[in-house]
Amino acid sequence: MSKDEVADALDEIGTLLELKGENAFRTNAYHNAARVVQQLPGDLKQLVADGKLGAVRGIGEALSLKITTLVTTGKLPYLEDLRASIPAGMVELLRLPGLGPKKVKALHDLLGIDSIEKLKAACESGQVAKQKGFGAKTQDKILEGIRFRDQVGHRVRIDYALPLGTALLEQIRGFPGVIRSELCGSLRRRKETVADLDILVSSADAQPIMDRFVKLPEVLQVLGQGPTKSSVLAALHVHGTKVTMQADLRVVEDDQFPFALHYFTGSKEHNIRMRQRAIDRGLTLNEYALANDSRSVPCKTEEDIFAALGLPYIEPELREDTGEIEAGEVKKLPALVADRDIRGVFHNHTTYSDGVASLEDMALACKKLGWEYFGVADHSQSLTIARGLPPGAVRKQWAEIDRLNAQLSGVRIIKGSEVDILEDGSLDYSDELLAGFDYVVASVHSLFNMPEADMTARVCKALSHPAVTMLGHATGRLLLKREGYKINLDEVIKTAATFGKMIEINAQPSRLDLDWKYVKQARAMGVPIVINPDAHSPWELGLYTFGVQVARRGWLTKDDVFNTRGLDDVMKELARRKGVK
DNA sequence: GCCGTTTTCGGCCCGACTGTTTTCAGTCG
Repeated sequence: MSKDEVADALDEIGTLLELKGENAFRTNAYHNAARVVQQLPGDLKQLVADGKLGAVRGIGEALSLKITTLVTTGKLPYLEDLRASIPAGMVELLRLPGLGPKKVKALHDLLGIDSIEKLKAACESGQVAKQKGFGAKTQDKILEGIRFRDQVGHRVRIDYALPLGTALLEQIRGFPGVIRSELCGSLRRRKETVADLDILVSSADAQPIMDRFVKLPEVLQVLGQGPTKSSVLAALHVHGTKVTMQADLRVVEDDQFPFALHYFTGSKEHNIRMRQRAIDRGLTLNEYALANDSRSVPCKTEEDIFAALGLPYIEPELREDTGEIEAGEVKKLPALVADRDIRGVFHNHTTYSDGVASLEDMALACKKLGWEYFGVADHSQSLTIARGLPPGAVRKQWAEIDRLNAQLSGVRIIKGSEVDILEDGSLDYSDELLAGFDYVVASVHSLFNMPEADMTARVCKALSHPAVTMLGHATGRLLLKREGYKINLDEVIKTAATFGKMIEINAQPSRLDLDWKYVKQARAMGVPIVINPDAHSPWELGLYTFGVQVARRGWLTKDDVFNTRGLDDVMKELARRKGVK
């Protein structure tokens, strides 16, 4: 069982125990352990085999036993018994806004409700409003929630969430009385998907700002409105898709702004650690202040808060409690790579395969972005659905590249290919043809359903090929749509390190693959990362910024990213690699 | 269920808002 699968199982135990009315600290221990397991570096099986699980913070004796059973047998009788004792529909009820474990349990105990259908019927007949602790408003809210359930509570990709958040923020910035304002939450931490929007404003007078906020044209529905906090459902059309999200606005006094900014940026886990740090220093940190009964530490910015707690500034992307506090203590935080560091890209397509723009137009678009090189990597021959290039077309493309490079100034086209990794791990072109490219991106585009061990062997074999420069989209995942194929990434990263290969961060917001957690692992093993937009049009070249965000979440510095190097350096390195096994 | 310079018990982050209450429990982030 993989880390993610074990984490899912532990999360499920936590949720099921909540529905049984278990102590919240006990259920939280399961949810916490799920997170810990998911972010554990290295191979979980190995850790279990070495008996080192119990040494991990957050995993004690009982959880260690359960995880060991999960990893070694692939199942857990304790979880199966729990599942059998709780109707599956109850878990689904938890997703309705306003319904938590206590209310769902009460509905089940009092009215026998164990599905959305039964709950809907009970609300419509007025039964729910008659129960103790429930009322007419709760009943209406539940019905509303059932009506909206397909739109609300789902995560949204960052490329959709960001335009909606920005549209709201820009309007709020125009309200009279707004002093400072920012998008917080996971959006500020640049997570690949976002559940809701957190907007923070400082002002001396909150009420008029609230009144204006709930009347913005994007607002579909007001979910709640208090003196300092309002929640709405807001919608915007982004690239032809209607994006609907919950947006929460908080208004604080301006001297509270840095504390609130830090607090609402999260993550929750990072905040808990920071609060603990404050407690250790005899202070309390909350969204309004860093203080105790006798004194208050004034902070004008987030930097001041970190400094007051003995830490350098920690970038929002790092605030996940995955070691940033420890690294900060010893001044070992990375200077994160930024958009401006990128000087070219390697994985892109043109009209030769499934792109929509010519070689020249793509190269000129790169030049416009201030880049020195455009690496073209059209699909290889087997991928007929994407008009993969037969060898003759490859040679024709090379001739055109040579011609263009002679004409163009300020940007250089580099000859590459996105070569399919075939079923047996061999590559989709002959070694002779492969030798003619400056670099090769190797990617899987077929047979996604192979068993994990076979897929891992397939990709690792491809990585051992001397012509391969980098691995493309490592798991093939499509965020919120399709899980990646089953593959042991620990093994893949290790193999990349062994053969001196690079791994791509595919910057398409639908992929963002390699996932940031593994980016961090690749960095630790010295595997260079390449940020590639996988652009099929000039416009898509701009998507590289989402890849930079993943790189930042993965702790990468400029030096860890290959395409921060200049053209001469890149060409020299590619030539060197071609001669190296 | 985890954890320990209060180490085998008793804490575990904490505030805003809502709805149902008449002083507070539940939910959410």
